[in-house]
Amino acid sequence: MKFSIDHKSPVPLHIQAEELLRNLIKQPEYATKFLPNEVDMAKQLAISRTTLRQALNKLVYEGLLIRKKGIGTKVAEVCVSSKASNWLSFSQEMQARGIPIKNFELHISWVYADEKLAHFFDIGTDKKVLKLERLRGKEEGPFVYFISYFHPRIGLTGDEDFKRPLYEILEKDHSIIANLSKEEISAKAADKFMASKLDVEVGSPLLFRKRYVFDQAERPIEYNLGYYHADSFVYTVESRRDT
Amino acid sequence: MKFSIDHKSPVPLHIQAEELLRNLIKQPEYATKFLPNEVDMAKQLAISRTTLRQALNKLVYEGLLIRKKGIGTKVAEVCVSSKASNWLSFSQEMQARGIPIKNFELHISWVYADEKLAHFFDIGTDKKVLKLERLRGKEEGPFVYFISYFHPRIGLTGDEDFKRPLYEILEKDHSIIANLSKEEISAKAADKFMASKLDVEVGSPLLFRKRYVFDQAERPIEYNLGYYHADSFVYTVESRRDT
DNA sequence: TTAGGATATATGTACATACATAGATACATT
DNA sequence: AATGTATCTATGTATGTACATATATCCTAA
Repeated sequence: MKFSIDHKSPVPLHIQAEELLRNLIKQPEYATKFLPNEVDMAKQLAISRTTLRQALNKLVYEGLLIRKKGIGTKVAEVCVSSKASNWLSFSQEMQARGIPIKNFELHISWVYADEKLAHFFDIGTDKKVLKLERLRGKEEGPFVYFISYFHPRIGLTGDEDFKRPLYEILEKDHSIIANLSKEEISAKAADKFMASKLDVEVGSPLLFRKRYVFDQAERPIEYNLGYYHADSFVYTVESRRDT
Repeated sequence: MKFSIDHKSPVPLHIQAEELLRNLIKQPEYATKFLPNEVDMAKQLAISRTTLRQALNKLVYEGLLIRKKGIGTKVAEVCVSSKASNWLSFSQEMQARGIPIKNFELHISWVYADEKLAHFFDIGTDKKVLKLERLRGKEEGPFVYFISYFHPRIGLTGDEDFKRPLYEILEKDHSIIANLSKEEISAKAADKFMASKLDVEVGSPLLFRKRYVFDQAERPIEYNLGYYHADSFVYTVESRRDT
């Protein structure tokens, strides 16, 4: 992995610095240690402190770094979180935090749309839709079970390589760009099925997220259910008053 | 509304500029027009362009502003919907749904700030803060247990009538306007205490919400923990991609 | 008429610099 | 031993400056 800055590159220095930092903080040693201080780091990369700070600020804003005056800058300790403002897929979220994702299970099937699904997709209950189930998590073990349903219009066959990021498959291969998502978050007790998948006791708390995804024309493209192991997922929301 | 910068204020200039911009872009004329250009605006506010850009950048990150090189800066259309739109207190939320609120329990106490709280409030652990605990819900029964801590700066005495909406007390009696809230939502199992309060089994799932509330100058004012009965509360989020 | 070039405009990138301030630590004073 | 004080370190705040570059407009020459 590259940890230097190319002053001759047409890519702006602060963008290069940002990329470099994103890679840097994935290094396991920075899970505990502080980053080098700004002045030294700027000197070492042969860029100005201002430029370096521009890059640092962005990661701080995204919640990846925490700075403390007089102390230093360190990687945020949060396990997983999702921010309402930026729009990231699961894989992207994980990658940004340097957490390698592991796919534990993957099931593909075609099922008839139930009433709720037929209504959301605006199709008949006689239509079949692609159902994708995935058990995913970190190296140590799975922490989320996803169930996704896709609108037939997209043209997924079920033969796609679902180990690739989902939104990449939709964008590159099917020119579908997810643009809007409506989510409902609540808590649920693990039933027998989920308990076995996520390796928890039956009845233990899960964070449950329903996600309705739309494309740029606000047409429905995906209905997604996510069952998260309670300790591994925090949903963060930032809201500001309107008045 | 104030559209000037106080160079003698202890509030950093870029924070003041940020607030000013947030107010400015609410003016209906900027729905169509471009903002004044950076150089002029900086001159007019008697701050440097760098400082002004620091403020502009933040709003750009948040998706409120769109800049185009050579063209100008304008207010983003709608974008990032739910962020700004639903900022409601619990009572307001319930009222909006036409649900009458019932207060089942109310405890007021003064406690020493623990480390986490002291850090958030930026005070010492030797200071006492007002702790407010409330069990609330619908006619049929309670479904949420709130624990709130308030910054001493506000000047709450503990003798307030906490049956009134909280944000009304803060605004009308203490001129504190809650402006920004950062929330973390996760799932938790009910412990013995919560189980008894919310009338559920020990270990059953609760939706757990931490809320950090700030005033207009982004000073911390409240730290709030909410334990929601799982079936009674759904958190909804709407997010749009900001290309 | 129109392709192409000059120019104006506003943001984008980058640097050097200076001083303020919070947290930690070590040392001196009482 | 407790309290204050100085100092060190790293981030926070703020300015002035210079040049680059994308977009729009106007002007000119084939």
